[in-house]
Amino acid sequence: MENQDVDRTLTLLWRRTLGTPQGSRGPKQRVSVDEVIRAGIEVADEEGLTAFSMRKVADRLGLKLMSIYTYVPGRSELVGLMVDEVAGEQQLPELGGSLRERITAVARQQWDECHRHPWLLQVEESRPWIGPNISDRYEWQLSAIEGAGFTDLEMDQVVTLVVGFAAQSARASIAASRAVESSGISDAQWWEVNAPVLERVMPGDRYPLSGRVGTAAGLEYNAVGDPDRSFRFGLDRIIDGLEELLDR
Amino acid sequence: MENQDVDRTLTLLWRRTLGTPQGSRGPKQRVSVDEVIRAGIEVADEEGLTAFSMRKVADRLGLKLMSIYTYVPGRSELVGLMVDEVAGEQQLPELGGSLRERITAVARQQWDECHRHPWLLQVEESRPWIGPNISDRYEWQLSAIEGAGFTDLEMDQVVTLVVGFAAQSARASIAASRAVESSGISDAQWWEVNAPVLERVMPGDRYPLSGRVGTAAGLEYNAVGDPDRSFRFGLDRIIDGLEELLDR
DNA sequence: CCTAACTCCGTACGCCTCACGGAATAAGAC
DNA sequence: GTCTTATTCCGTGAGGCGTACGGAGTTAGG
Repeated sequence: MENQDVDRTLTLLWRRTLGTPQGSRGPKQRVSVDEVIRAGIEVADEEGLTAFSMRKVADRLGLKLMSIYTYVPGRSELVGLMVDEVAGEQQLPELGGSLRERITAVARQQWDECHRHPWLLQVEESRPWIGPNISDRYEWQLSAIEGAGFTDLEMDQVVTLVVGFAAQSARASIAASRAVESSGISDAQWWEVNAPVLERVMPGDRYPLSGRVGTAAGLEYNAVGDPDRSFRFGLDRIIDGLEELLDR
Repeated sequence: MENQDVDRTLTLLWRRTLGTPQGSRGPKQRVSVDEVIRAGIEVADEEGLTAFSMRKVADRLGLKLMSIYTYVPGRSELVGLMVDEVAGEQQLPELGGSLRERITAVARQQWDECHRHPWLLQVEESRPWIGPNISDRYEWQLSAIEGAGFTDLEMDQVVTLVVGFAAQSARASIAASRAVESSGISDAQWWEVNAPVLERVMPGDRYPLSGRVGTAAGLEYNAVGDPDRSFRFGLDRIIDGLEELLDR
């Protein structure tokens, strides 16, 4: 039962190399798997993964709900296909220059992709689907640090570290923009609502460091934080740390 | 309307210092806000945040669904209260020793909390609720690096970096354990299903680095990865990088 | 030409949040 | 002591969701 779905999804993921095995008997399909995946990506781009639904995908394609299930086994499998699809939509940059530049390129690629499709960060699958574009990208990520002097084991850990950091930073960045644009409340307005209660409730001497650091951050950039700057700061520290590991 | 909910939730968050302002007129409440929050945490601990529902919280308390809404404004506000509650359930460790040890303590605290309540990583609020326990912890996190030589601006960035990294690592760790225990499929079984398709589809020479690194990892720990080890590896690199920043 | 496979889809079940309004309850007002 | 009014608890229903099941129409192979 479930095993069958796994096989089916894998052959869908690798449909470019395997070919599309459509039974020739009945009526022709009105759309294609690619169109279903594309429509899914559009819905998710516009409304996020929680508002993403099979019904909306069907509507966008001019089909009725249950027809979608003749293309993909179910919702979570469709999301898996969407993830691999967007991993392949931008060509992987040429890698060159110093180790620092190459690692930065890997992190930046992940950061950009998350910003292009914020719903990627909402996907939680216990086990990732291994598709062609994901595989290509992992190979590319490894090639960025190949020959730098890491052991094979370290290479995987380095990629995990860099890519995970980029994703985490993107998460903060996206949350920050969504806070402003989706709720329609600016940082200033938000503080106006919270401040009265918080001032009454936080004793003046209980949070000295938070107060000091908070006002410093507030002065520098008129917001609670600057995600892009935090990203560059953290990435530079991580690369410094990696270079030191190689020096030993 | 919405502004009212914000005020109400803030007074609920700070109920220990503000007191519980319960109108004295009608019938007494059968349970308390604390019990509602506790019940919510239990449900989320057992089933995760996607399966978490107001109905289950009500059932657990012997109330009917709609009664919960007399205690908290809605689902997302209840989750906000739960987040602050679990942030306060373990005492913050004393900070001492070297900078490395203090930063490690901060990261480890976050890592532990995420493992105790994996649903924390599923919470996505554009704007965080500022409750007492969250505030205390931020102050504690800052105190771990106070006096080390960072600027005020850097202090916030360092905490963001370390805490974010711990959360990201915990995410990987939890996903790994959930992969095994929830689906009931071991890593080996999973490969048995995937391998036949993947071998047929991945040309032998296309993924040389992935193959080399993958088998190295597979030999070292009989799994696709070792989250705890990746956590320690990454944290050490980050701290190395931070120390180098201070040396300059 | 018949049959078997295939696509599309209507219906239904069991979930979910939350708005609304009604009944029961208990404290304050008089 | 009675009345009013705030408050709690809850039933109902609207509007979402994923997907199991089965039926109708369509097409190619035998």
